[in-house]
Amino acid sequence: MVHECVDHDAPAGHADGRVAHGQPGAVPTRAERVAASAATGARDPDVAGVAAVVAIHSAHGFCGGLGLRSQWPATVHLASGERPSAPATSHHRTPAGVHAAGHQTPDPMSTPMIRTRFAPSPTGHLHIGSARTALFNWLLARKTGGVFILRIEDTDTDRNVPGADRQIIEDLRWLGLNWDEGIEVGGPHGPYYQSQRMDLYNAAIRRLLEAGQAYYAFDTSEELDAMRGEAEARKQAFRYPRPARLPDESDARRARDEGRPVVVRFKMPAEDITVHDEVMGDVTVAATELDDFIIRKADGMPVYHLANVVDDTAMGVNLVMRGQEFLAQTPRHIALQRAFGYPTPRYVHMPLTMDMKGRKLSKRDGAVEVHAFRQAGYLPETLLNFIALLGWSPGGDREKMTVAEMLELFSIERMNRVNSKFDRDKLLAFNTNAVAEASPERLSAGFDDWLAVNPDSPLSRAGLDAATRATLLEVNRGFRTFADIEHKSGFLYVDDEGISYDPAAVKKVLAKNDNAGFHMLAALLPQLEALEPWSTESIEGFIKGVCESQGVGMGNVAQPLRVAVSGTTISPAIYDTLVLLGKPRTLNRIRRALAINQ
RNA sequence: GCCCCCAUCGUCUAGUGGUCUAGGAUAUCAGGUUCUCAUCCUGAAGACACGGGUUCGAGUCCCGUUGGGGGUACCA
Repeated sequence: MVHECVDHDAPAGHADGRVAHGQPGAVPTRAERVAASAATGARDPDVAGVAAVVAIHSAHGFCGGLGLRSQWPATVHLASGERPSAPATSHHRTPAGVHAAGHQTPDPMSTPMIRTRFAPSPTGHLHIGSARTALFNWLLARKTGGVFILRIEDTDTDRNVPGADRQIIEDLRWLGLNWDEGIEVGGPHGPYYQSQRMDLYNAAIRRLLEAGQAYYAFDTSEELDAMRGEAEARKQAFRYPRPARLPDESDARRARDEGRPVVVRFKMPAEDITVHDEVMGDVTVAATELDDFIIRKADGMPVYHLANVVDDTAMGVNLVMRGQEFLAQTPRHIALQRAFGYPTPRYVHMPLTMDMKGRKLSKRDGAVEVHAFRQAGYLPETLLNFIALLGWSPGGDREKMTVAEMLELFSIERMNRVNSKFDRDKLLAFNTNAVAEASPERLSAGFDDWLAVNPDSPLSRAGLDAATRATLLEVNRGFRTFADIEHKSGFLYVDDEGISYDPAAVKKVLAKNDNAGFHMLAALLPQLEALEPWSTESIEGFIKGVCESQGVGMGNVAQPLRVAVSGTTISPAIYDTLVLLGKPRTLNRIRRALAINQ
């Protein structure tokens, strides 16, 4: 019985033909822990309730992320001969692949379709750590034929940033993550902004109040701070002192009249609570560690814990995968669920992503938003591949994966418990590699996108035609990010007068050895003026001829030209550079360079 | 302070008691290719935090220490 539940609940690790963790003798340590917790969790009498809720749902259209359909594992082959459910067409199909390990006939009611969600608060662009959370939830939903929901948790009116929801949508779409229910696409459990679901929270809070499981409180922040200070002075953990007589409605009215803040606190039951986490195992928090936390703020908004629990249940979310920062909060959620008579979802808390100093990934350390990586010229699929490896690994030497492969390989049991550090160097290497292997079409689309999100780049301002964009991609082969193209070729698209000469480059390439570089330029100028036609071949022939006749190396000719034309020692191959620049501008820039020696 | 979680090269990780004198990637270093930058190729160096157990045998299981992280909000 227990194994049965466990196996059905496991969303992954089957489709790829691996040994299921329910099998005696082959049960790995991690799986044992996971199995034990899942089994205990399944005892919840209300699990069937979730199934009932879920069963009502009908499929919803996909919102069509960036070319995602083409990324589906159409050719994925699995050891078991199973195919992963094709998410694009069969949301509510029973995830047959999940039962492939072949135990007893599963009870459909005990294996609800997985419903996951990503619930960011709208404070700006999508954070890279949030993107990983979204990715894992998405992967799990997609690979099991489940549903992925996008909900906005905007209950903190102070922190909400107008337009942030649009930015988050844009970032998720760019990554290629789509959602079945949620903001913009709608769904049966909307609205998907918490600020528009106040009735639900108020009703829930009222229920608790009426049942004597919550009560009003009127402390000011100053009073609370003072109490905490006292507790600290006594070296005790602060716990909110529950009054002997719980304030009622009339007390609340009076407090309001007196201008005191009125909040509602949850009456935390005096019992230890165990979270059955599928990554961390069982985590028990003692009753003495939990106090009566606020569920409704003085401004009338629900606090995260309340809204989150109410919505997850209302939306049929049965698997909560989120950062480990929430693990210690989960007992509060479970207590709330019990008070409401809600089922407890499966919990998966994943390790956090830190910066290279081991601190929380913050802006200080460089780009931390998905959008910033987009502007920096990274490929979304590479970013996805990279962040998937933070806290998860497919095993073995495997690192490079397409989205389709991630879908095939992803599983909760391969999730780590250690926080990881975000290594930008490695990301860069990943992108370099991906760029080198990408098709011209992929690079072309990626470059176009980069130009669109970098409107101030000289490359964008130049309004390049498709042929030139393709040429730029070609002559810059070996670039690591699209921004490299600007770095290396941007000078082609600024005015001749806009070229400033890097003193170090001038010194090293033009002035050194008694102005050898300048002399070379002076000698080259009339010959280039006479050169016809102005093509890669003719320029190559000309420069090679000069090298030969003067008995000098390529560098002696190419470098002075490069500095003259770009102001730096960085540019595409010299023939390509001069052709792209064109004859008049090349000559003009050489004259300008010569002029700085006067 | 208190509670919880975690621990393999600098970093991401493989590792499921013997096949581990610990594998891959990235970073680093040394060579090489190249008209610059970047790419690319070859090689080197680099880790089981420490101390106890259990076991014929421990990177792997247990306990402790140390270190790191998270929580302790009218943030999420």
